[in-house]
Amino acid sequence: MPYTTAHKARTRERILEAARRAFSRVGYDAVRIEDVMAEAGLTRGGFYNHFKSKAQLFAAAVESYGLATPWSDAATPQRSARELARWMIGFYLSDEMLRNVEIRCPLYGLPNDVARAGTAPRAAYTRLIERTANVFKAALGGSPEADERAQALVALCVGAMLLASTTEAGDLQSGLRASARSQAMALLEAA
Amino acid sequence: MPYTTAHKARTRERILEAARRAFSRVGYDAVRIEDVMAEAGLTRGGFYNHFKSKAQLFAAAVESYGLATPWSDAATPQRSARELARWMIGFYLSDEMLRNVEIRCPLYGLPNDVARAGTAPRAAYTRLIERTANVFKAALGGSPEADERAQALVALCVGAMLLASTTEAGDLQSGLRASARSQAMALLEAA
DNA sequence: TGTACATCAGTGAACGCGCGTTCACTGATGTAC
DNA sequence: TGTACATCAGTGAACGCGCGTTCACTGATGTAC
Repeated sequence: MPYTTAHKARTRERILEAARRAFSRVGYDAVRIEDVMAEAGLTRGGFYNHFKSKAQLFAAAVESYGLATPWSDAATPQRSARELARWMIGFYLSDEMLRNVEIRCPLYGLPNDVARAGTAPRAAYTRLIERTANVFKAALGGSPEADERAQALVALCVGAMLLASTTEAGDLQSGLRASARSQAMALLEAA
Repeated sequence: MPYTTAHKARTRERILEAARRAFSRVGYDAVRIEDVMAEAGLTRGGFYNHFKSKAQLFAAAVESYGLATPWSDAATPQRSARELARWMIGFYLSDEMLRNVEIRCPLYGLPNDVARAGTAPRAAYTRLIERTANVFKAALGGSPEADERAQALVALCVGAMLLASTTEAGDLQSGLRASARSQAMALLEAA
């Protein structure tokens, strides 16, 4: 069998990477298979050697988001759970995160597309929410009130970035994030 | 001039209503002009007597959302600002709001589409954020800290509904909203 | 009041573009000998 | 080690569908007389 299976797997991964960036940038409908393939250094037709359809590509992309979220790396250096949570709030609401549309968190970058997609992407999205909430849970301890607070922290961060990303750059855009940051910190420390 | 201008205005309004519902239900791309017109009791071709393009219809729809938000009505009965804010949090995060996809708040129902649309829809979206934040500001008083808290409240409510609407019905979906509700109430009362 | 007329909202067939998908083909590469 | 072969990843032209938009036409309605 010419072309090792490893070769094929690598190509698939390259397509998937390009797809993640593309979906993040412009959303499901506006992504063209041709563009994704070009970004992966390939041409249109070969796509179907790797994925059954555009919908399936989207599902695979959503599932693979967050396997490499920035904060999964950030967890490696030895930090207390509390410090990690603090760092994450700051990073999540940062200018950089807002501006870099290609690596932005899909929780606020793709929710509408995911909501309208099949069950696979939605399940992946749900897992991502849970994973994010767990970072806060770890920092807040295991009480039911802490879990509640952790979920609210996720909603607060995601909501602020969502609103900011839909707004034109300006006072409201940075104000929303600043407000969310300080209220989130307060919520984290009040425990 | 046959057909009064009032007649034409009424037809336009009917199309706009149908469009609001349709966009809310399935998002920008999935809406078909033909369906909107059918829902307004008309046929395809006439659309262009009223709107220049689908993009312009979307802009008009976003701008008209929230002129008739449920809570603009709710404000009429004499209530204290605090009571109104409390009521709004409860209503916003309710099952009913989550389930009724046709009248759901565009802040979490359409952000991605709006973000990718022109400046007119984005400006309209921004105004809607501000209007919502003002309800909370009125309840919290005029200090800078209160304004910050008001913005965080909007982000929290919108974020919770966004995540809930993307998740399959279940524990997480209701948990997120319950968490947001109780943390939002706490944020409101702590003042 | 009744009638002819002009306007333009509304109709529905047709157009045309874009893009997902298919398909016949190519050629790079691993394997068998 | 070298060579023929078989496989299948990758190519790019072509297909076909869906939908936004256009257009020639219809007919309901207000106005002038």
